[in-house]
Amino acid sequence: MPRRKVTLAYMTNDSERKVSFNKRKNGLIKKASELRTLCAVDACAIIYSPYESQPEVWPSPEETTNVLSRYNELPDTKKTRYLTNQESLTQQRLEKVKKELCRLQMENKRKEVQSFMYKCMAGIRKPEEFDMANADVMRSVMKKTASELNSRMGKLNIADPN
Amino acid sequence: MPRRKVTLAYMTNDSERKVSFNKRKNGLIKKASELRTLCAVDACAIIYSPYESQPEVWPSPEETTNVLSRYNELPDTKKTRYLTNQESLTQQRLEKVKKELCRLQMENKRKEVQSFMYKCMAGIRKPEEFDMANADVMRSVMKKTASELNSRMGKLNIADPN
DNA sequence: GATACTATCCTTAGGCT
DNA sequence: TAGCCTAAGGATAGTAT
Repeated sequence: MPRRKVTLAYMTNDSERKVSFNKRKNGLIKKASELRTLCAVDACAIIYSPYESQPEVWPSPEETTNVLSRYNELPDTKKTRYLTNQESLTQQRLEKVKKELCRLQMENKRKEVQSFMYKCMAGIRKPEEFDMANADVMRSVMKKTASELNSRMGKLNIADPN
Repeated sequence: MPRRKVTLAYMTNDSERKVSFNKRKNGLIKKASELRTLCAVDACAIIYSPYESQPEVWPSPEETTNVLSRYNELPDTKKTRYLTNQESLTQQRLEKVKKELCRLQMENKRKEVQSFMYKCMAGIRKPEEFDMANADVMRSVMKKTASELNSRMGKLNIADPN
């Protein structure tokens, strides 16, 4: 019997917590990504994972740093920045947003493909296999990837953003 | 009857977008909050709202600042911080840490390969090229990737961490 | 222990007030 | 415009592989 109602409390079972963490972390990032795309807003998230030495950062570390620096500058420029943004929010801004949207869709597209490729590679899991990572192994991955691309192309297509 | 299927694109209708933004912003913060509670992890989020002068910050601005400063310090203190956290643990635990490091190196290696593959794909940059992304285009990318893997294998190898 | 699956719960788009 | 409502769609806890 699947899922029971969520009890909002620390999950004491280690393995269950780990699985849940990864699921929810991915879900969170997806939601944040959707918010960005749907509403064209700036947002970033930092999640410290107990299972990695580095925190999970979204979107890219570079972009996160940008958002953070903006946040750090806030106390001084808060008001000014807002008014400026409001002014340009008219038609001029619309063009920018549209371009950004196009770019984001393109980016999402690439990430989807990248994600797929990564999953293909994930077949190589065990250290002993991966250590001997040689041209043959990698080529087989490429081959597998290429063969699967055909059946995936439909799903990978996105609508024309106009 | 409610329509539902989410089309992942900028919502051009202002009022709909505003409603959606607020709903989703709250949903995002709720999800983040759940992740914090369920898994006891540190996380923060910054969302720039087009409807407020200040960005939405979660959890509290103070706590966010703490998380951010940790993130900003990362490059210098990454290792130290990690070891400090393990201070109270016994020798037994140190073995675990070593294994974890080994796993992380392995993971980094995989990510390096992934990153390389991504770069290969980045050749497809222009929208008009990418929109027509079809099996032929993708296959050519695969081909290029495979051919370049040979010359990269040396760089991709890492030492056995033992 | 990681992944895949799926029944169930949760989120939220659209309708309505 | 802002809330409330409801059901479709999406996220995910538990289970199986």
